[in-house]
Amino acid sequence: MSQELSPRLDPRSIEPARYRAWQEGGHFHVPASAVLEEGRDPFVIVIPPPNVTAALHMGHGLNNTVQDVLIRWRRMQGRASLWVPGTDHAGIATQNVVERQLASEGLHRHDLGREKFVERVWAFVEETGGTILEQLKAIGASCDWERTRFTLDDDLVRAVREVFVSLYEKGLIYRGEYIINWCPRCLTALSNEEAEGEETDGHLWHIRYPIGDEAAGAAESARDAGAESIGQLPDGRWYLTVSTTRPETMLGDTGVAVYPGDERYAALVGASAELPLTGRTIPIVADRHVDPEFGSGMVKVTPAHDKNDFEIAGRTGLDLLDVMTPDAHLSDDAPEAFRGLERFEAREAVLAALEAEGLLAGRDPHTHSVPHCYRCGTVVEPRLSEQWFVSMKPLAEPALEASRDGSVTFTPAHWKKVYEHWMENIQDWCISRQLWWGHRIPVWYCPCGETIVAREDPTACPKCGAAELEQDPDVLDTWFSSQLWPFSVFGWPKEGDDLKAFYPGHVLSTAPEILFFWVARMIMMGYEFMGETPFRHVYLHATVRDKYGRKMSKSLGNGIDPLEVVERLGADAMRYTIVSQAAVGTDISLDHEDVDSAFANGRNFANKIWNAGRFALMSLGDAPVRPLEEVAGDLTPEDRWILSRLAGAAQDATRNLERFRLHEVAEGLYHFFWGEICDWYLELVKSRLASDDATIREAARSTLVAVLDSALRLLHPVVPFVTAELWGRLPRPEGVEWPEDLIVAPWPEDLGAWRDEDVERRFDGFRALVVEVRRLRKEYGVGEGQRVGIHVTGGPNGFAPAIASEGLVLDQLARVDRVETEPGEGVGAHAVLPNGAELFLPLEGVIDVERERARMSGEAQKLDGLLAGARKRLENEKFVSNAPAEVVEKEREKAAQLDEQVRKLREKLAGLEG
RNA sequence: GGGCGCUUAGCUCAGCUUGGUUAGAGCACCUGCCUUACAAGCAGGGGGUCGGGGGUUCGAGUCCCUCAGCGCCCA
Repeated sequence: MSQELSPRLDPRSIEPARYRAWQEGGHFHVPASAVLEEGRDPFVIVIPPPNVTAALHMGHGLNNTVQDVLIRWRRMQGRASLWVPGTDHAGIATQNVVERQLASEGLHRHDLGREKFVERVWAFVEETGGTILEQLKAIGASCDWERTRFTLDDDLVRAVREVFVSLYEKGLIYRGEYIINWCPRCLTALSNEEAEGEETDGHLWHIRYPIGDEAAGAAESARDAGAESIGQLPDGRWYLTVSTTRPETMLGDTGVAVYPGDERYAALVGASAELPLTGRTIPIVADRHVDPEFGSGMVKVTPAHDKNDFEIAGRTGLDLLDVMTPDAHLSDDAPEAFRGLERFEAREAVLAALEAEGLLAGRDPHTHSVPHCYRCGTVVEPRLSEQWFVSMKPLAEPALEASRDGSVTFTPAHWKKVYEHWMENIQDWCISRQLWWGHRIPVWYCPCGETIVAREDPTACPKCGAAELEQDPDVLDTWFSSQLWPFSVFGWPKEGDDLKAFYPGHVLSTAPEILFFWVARMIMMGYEFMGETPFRHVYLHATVRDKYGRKMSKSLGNGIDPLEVVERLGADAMRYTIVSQAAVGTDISLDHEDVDSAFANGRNFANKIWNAGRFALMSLGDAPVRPLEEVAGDLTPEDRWILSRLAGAAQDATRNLERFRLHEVAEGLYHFFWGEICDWYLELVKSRLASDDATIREAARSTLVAVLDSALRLLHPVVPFVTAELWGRLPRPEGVEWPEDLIVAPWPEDLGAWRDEDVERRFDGFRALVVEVRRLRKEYGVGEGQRVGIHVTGGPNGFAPAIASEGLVLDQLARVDRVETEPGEGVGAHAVLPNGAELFLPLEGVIDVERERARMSGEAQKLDGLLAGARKRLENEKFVSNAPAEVVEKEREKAAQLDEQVRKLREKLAGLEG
């Protein structure tokens, strides 16, 4: 029990061993029987599966700490608290990593072929895939490691197939040719969410298209009617002007469109324009999509290279002409002069050619959002292509309703609006990817033309019997499998015990960036396949930034490696620091250039806990400790005070955990532990712990053990290691049931009986007195080696005698060796406490009367100001009649108290004058 | 273009949901202490017209409007 503890916490010497002990003790594992047979209330979190290739970064550190805090807290509450870990195969991201490896060997995936390439990715994943999960252990994550899942596990493959086929059968998955977002580097389609807009300074070019001679009259009258975008070229031909940010796409134009009600151009509809550089003639059509207010009110239409234009073509019958290759070069369908050019080279070439022909009307600077591939950053090219899609509208309905009716709630609350807005405007989801790494689309094509969509690989065509079926070459969007995670991890579609016990889950904690990618889709799938929401509450955590406010990122090199923090300062230090900063709805800033100081707060706190525990263990010794109940009659005011404060701290912590206000949990406990237990209670109890009087000593020992026991429990979810280490060494009161490890010790509830406002108020008076004495000593330079006597008079009934009886303690706290309850005589320092008690500190020969007068006068002035404010309020008839009675009453008490304080202070001041 | 958020101490931020305490914390700063749990500590202190303006109210950091600056999301 009393083995020597180091005066400085060394996290490395306790954390890894402690974690191992928890794991070996089976504390992380929750079998279905805990719920189904023992009837325990489940609490379930499924981890946002990190990419299998990922290394832990601070965002993971934060998110997984948040989840672990919740999981540990609920576990202590007795819930069957299950946290399911796992990783995501991360289609594009992983494929890219392996492709880069190949590139360094001078190879391309096509050199290996599909099968070999996929084998190579598997080998890579098997070799490195567990890394991030191992790293999670270092930060203390109490996941059920027996349930680790990977989105390409056999079970999960079955789930994906089931969902695909089922949605197909319901008519919610379809294949079609549409404009999709295409990454010309990854050579795959992307969903709208995967094409990330980035504000870019570019240009809006204005190009002139000659109008067909047959419409010269219409053009002239349009110009005369004020249409500035219509004009005449030097050779006499009329032209119209269109604008574009991507001039190279004009080679694929198949029309020009105007707004149907736009009178300026009505006469031109049905006429034709000559498409420069191509020798083609294109029609002028009317379509409601055109905004007559924007630019010239005429737009070029490039149906194969722009989503809106594609829709215009659908309504107006314009042709589709694809002039680009998959890797964004101009194709053979482009005019010969441009073939083979890369798209941005083509842009320059087109502009030069237009300029040469006198058809470039000019350009304006233009800032607009340019979509980039979320994996490789390449500018996304809208491309006409045949892909698989999910119809989202029907799926979105129940998921939208779930938010509206509160079945799913969000923290911070404003995300509810964001979520609903997206859901209300949801668009179909392109789910096919032209990749090799992922869930292969379960669709086969027969030479006879039959399409087979099946849960099991078919061996023959059900229509013609042919055996040479060809599977769709594409794989599914990674998020297609991630969206099933809340139930696929429990074995769905098999209806086993796990699914019964643990679905639906409770909390989903993740980064706001993937609200649409992942969270929204999980909710939709939950309703579609399980008939209910996958979790009740969505917690969207902060963004971790560096000290300049920039998001931490690999490319900026401003990240902090959580493992480095753990190594140097400990997991507790990291956890406390980030949780205490994780105020709802705000970001976290950490100095990546000085990790020690960034996490100093957490490190210092962990060390403080350690030392408080060390002191307690040394002082308590090995003798048996009696249960608190047995010494209840012997408790002193400070015992009752700290127990009352403990009850308050426990209540606050629980309430704040329930509301996901983790930073308030952390800070509240910090102040309770450091500011109240350490700064006051431990100081007060020191002498009693060494007392020869058994009654005094045992009351102190029992209280100290009880307070530390509960305080360590309360702190455990946030700083699990140091708390568990100390708790395991605390002497256990006889006859009280203590679990083997803090990780499963019951959460302190029902401490309300210890609440005692009167005790707290009286203690506050004592505390104020001590602080005042220290202040006066300091003010007059009375060194700590010098003891003083004080006079205390007035104040609440019994205050002065109570202070006098605390002689020993006052000596320790403020070097006071005499307390008189009679007014003092002579020269000294005066003060009036907020509770009205008067304090006199005789300082003959030390004090400067002038200075004391100035000090007291300043004090009185400050209080006067406050008193005036209170009086003004009370004299205000409207305040007295309108404000709630208790507010008025409080104000009266405040005024009376201030009045007394000021009055006494002025009396003293008058005494000094004499 | 549409939507959302932020602006409080030198710095980083709480507090605003539900209006009422002398507006808090950490860091930084100043002063004194190596007091046998902790110098990663202890004690004391200075520092804020709560972005500007207007409104509602007996009462506004908190609610409403508006302006300015900053940021994010969607198109």
